[in-house]
Amino acid sequence: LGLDFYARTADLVAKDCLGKVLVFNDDGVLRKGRIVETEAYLGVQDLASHASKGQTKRTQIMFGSAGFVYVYLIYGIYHMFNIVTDKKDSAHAVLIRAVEPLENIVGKTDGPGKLCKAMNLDMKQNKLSLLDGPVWLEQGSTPERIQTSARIGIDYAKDWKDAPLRFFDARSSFVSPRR
DNA sequence: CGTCAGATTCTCT
DNA sequence: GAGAATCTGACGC
Repeated sequence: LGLDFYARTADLVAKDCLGKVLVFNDDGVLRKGRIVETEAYLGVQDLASHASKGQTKRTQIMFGSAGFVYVYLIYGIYHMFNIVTDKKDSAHAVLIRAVEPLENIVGKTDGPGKLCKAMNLDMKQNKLSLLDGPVWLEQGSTPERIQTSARIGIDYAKDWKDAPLRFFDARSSFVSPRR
């Protein structure tokens, strides 16, 4: 997909990511998964976003151009794969939370930490461009039924914790178990 | 340099 | 439903 797809606010991109195919050329091995669950993070105003604490070494990639990858490690164990969207400095991002395995997937993919492990995604992909790197999105199939909910695991986000910024295909059996 | 908490997951009970 | 695993960035001293 081209720059136009990513250069919009994260809520729009997150919704449109459903059904798209995430591809990772892992040293010659093409790993593919169809995206069935995402979350949008709306920049510095969004108390659930890392960007709300301002620009730091870790979050600086989010303040850059759309179409770049933001990966971070959480709890010392799990990697979270995000896509930077919207215009420069808006710090919008989309978290990929679950995919349906298509090719060369090892293990389960029904959670943000699990899908990174199954697709072998980690900090090496941080700050890469989806427009010319080894990771990109392809056109996929239309999601059957798009449903919205509050985001997972961000109870600390005060006024933002109930915002309906999680999107998933309600017909997919690969969405994360949490509701 | 020490502390602390985290956009999670697994393993029990 | 609770607790542990395990490490990095952010922040305070």
